[in-house]
Parts: sequence; structure tokens; C-alpha cells
Amino acid sequence: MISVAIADDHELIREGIKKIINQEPGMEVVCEASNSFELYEKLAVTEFDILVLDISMPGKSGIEIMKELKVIKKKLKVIILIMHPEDRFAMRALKAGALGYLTKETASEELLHAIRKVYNGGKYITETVTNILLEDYSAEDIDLPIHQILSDREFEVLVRIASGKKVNEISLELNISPATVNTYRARLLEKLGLKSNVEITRFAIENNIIE
Amino acid sequence: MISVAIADDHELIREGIKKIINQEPGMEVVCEASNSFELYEKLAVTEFDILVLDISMPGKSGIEIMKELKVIKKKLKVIILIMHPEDRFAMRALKAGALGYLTKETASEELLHAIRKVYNGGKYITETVTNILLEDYSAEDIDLPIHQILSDREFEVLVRIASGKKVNEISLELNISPATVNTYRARLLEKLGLKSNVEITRFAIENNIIE
DNA sequence: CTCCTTGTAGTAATTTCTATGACAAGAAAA
DNA sequence: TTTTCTTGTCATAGAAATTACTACAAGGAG
Repeated sequence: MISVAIADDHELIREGIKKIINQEPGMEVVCEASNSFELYEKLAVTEFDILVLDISMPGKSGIEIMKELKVIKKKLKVIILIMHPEDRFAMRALKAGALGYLTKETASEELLHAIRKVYNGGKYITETVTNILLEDYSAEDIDLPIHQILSDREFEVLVRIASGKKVNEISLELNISPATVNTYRARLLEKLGLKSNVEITRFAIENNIIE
Repeated sequence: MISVAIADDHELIREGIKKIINQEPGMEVVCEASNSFELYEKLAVTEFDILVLDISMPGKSGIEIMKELKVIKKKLKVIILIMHPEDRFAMRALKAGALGYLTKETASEELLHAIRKVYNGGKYITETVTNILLEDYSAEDIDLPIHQILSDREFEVLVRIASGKKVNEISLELNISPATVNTYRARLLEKLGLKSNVEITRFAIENNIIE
């Protein structure tokens, strides 16, 4: 019997997943958590084989949780649930050691399949995800603080773009050519796996670089 | 027997909800749709009493769908499913005629309760939602909340830009010309006193419109 | 000593953004 | 009940930004 824990802040989703799993012979849901605190509480008292974890739970981020799990329960097998397949940030969770990676668009069949596969020592990663990962080779050093993976100039440009400055303003401010600003921008985009100024902004806010 | 249709782009969630409903005597799921096109197809050929609709489906927005449903199937009872309770945008769907309003944090019991209540001619609106609605209407005079000073379309564009979508993507998604998207963008920029997509993003985050 | 990173810049092709102008339908106001 | 305002829709044209390279010198890491 494969015992599964579900961590997701949406009760409706939890219930749904639970019903799907419990209807499957050979596996059962033994505990649920709706936030990271609860999850840690449950971890202390309940034993289970697989954790199905929504990375976008409130409280600690999925990556943070993953990293901590690596330390406190390193034999625990984790399958990550994400909302949007393009969520590059979520990819980091995989890097942090998740064994499976499903979007909520996944069919229930796939979920069961993933659980079985991971339980038997495998990994479950869909093609889409693999492709994104391949593309995203730069995410290697994702654990380093941003100011370490970005050069000084790249960082300066990041901050300014996220503050709403235009390329021209930045070039004036830093006394360099607009072309150069664009180069830094392109490099930082590449390094962080981002795609637009809007993403830069959100990244900067999420990482407490600005605001 | 209450017949229910589910429209949600996340298969896992759909399956979950379906299991919850089908396990309940007296109601059953008779059809599912994962996007607005499918929904319209199903509407044409299948009869059902209640539609459980995720407002954040790709394709047409929940409000658009609601408005159209008012015209083509005005006796259909709709329960809106939202991700986050603070999602002000979603409130518009309610104004557009939804009879029930649930977040995905809702327990399955509540879902069943809502379905029954709406089926019997009632409305199902949680306290949280009522409070938000009251808040919205109380401050008529003085500084109106953004979601009231922007038109529906302006708001939809705001949300999408702040999520990193490009004008072209948005125009495709909303089925309007890029020029039109730019018009909404310009109007919303004007109304909110903003200047760029980056500012739109920060605004949206600060005002809990996204993230 | 060679490879990689960083700071710097240029060019050309696209795309987006800005700034306007338009127009019809519906709502609101006079 | 006209008139005005708002909203949804689209177009066009010029300005600015983004993308996609290429290029090269200086300094470090291996």
C-alpha cells in the first residue's frame, strides 16, 4: 500500500485528489496539509511514502520546503503540483530535488501513474517540463543569491528596470550606451530565465530586491 | 436529480469536483469543458441545471462568458469558482449574474450545499464575499477602488499585462485586435496615472490584483 | 596560457508603445 | 429627450524598446 500525503491550500483540490487516489487500489491518502506549518506538524507524526506538494502554497515557498525536506526527511519522495506549466520559478523546485512534476491540467491517470513510478524509485517528468529544463540550463546556480549570479552591471540594470526606468534613462544614469544596457538586460534575462520587463519586476519584488 | 456541468481548465480539479458531486446522491455531473469553446459546444447539445465555472479559464474571461450566458441561456444557474478570495476582478462575475461564488479553498461540503441552494432558487454567497461586496459599495463617493474605475476590458488587460502577457497574446486571448488592446491599455494607464507595463505590474501587485 | 565572464558597443529586424482619430451602442445627465 | 460620457472596437504612423547577433579587450579561474 502506497501512503500519500497531500499539501495544497485549496481544499476542493485536496478533496478531489484524495478521492482520485483513494479510489485507486493499492494507494491511500494518509494525511493532508493546507499550509507549510501544518505540513511540518504532520511530517513529525505521520509516516508516508509520497508527498504531493503544491508549490504555490501560502507561507514558505515550494522551493524552500523542498530544500528543508532534503535535510529533515531525505528519503521522502515528493511530487510537485504546479498551476501553470510555464512557471519557470517552479522549475527550481525540481532542481531542489522533487521527483515528479505535474501541472493541475494533468489527468488523474497521470497523477496515479506518477505516484506509482516515483514510489518504485523512478522519476516522473513530462516532456514539456524536460524541454523547459533543457532550455533553462542557466538555472544551475539557482541557489546562489542573485547578486552572486548576476554581475554588478547586470544587477544595476535589473534594479532600474524593475523600478520602472526606461533603457534610455538607465543609459544616461549609468553613463553607458543604450546598447550596452540592452546587453546587460539580455544577459540577466538569460541568467534568471526571465522573458520581459514585467517578469523582471515580479522577480525583483518576489526576491525583495526592490520595494 | 440535479445535473451539473463543470468548466475548468485544470483536469485534476475537474476530476476532483466530479468525484465529489457524483458521490452525492441526487446530483451528477453530466458534462465537462476545459475551455470556453468546449463549453459553448456542450451548451448546444447538453442540458443541465447548474454550471460550475472557473472564472480564470484560458480563452474568454469569466465575465465575458457570464454575460453571454445571460443572453443565450438565461435560465442557466451558474456558480463561480475562484482561486483567491481577494480576487476583486472575480467580483464582477457576480455582478454579471452568477448565483454562487466559491473559492477553491472551499470544502466539498460547501460546494454541495451551494449547488443545492442555487438549484432551489437561492443564492450562495459566503460571508467573506459579502463583506468584500459591501466594502466595495460603501465607499461610493470618495476614492473608488480601481476595479470600479476601470471598465471590464480595461481590467482584463491590466491583469494580463501584469501577468507578463504581451499585447499580441492578449489580443489572441480576448479575440480582439492588438490595436484594441492598446486602446484599453492607454485608457487604463491614463485612469490610473501609470506610465509603463512595469508600473502596471507593480500597481497590480500592490493592490492585490495579481499574485 | 586558454577559456569564461564582464563591461562595453554596434546593427538590423521586429515588436511594442504612443498618440491620435473614429465610430456605434448604451448609460447617464441635463 | 436631446446631449454628453463611457465603453468596446479598430486603424495608422512614428518613436521607442526588444530581440538577436556580432565583436572585442581586460581580468580571473583553471
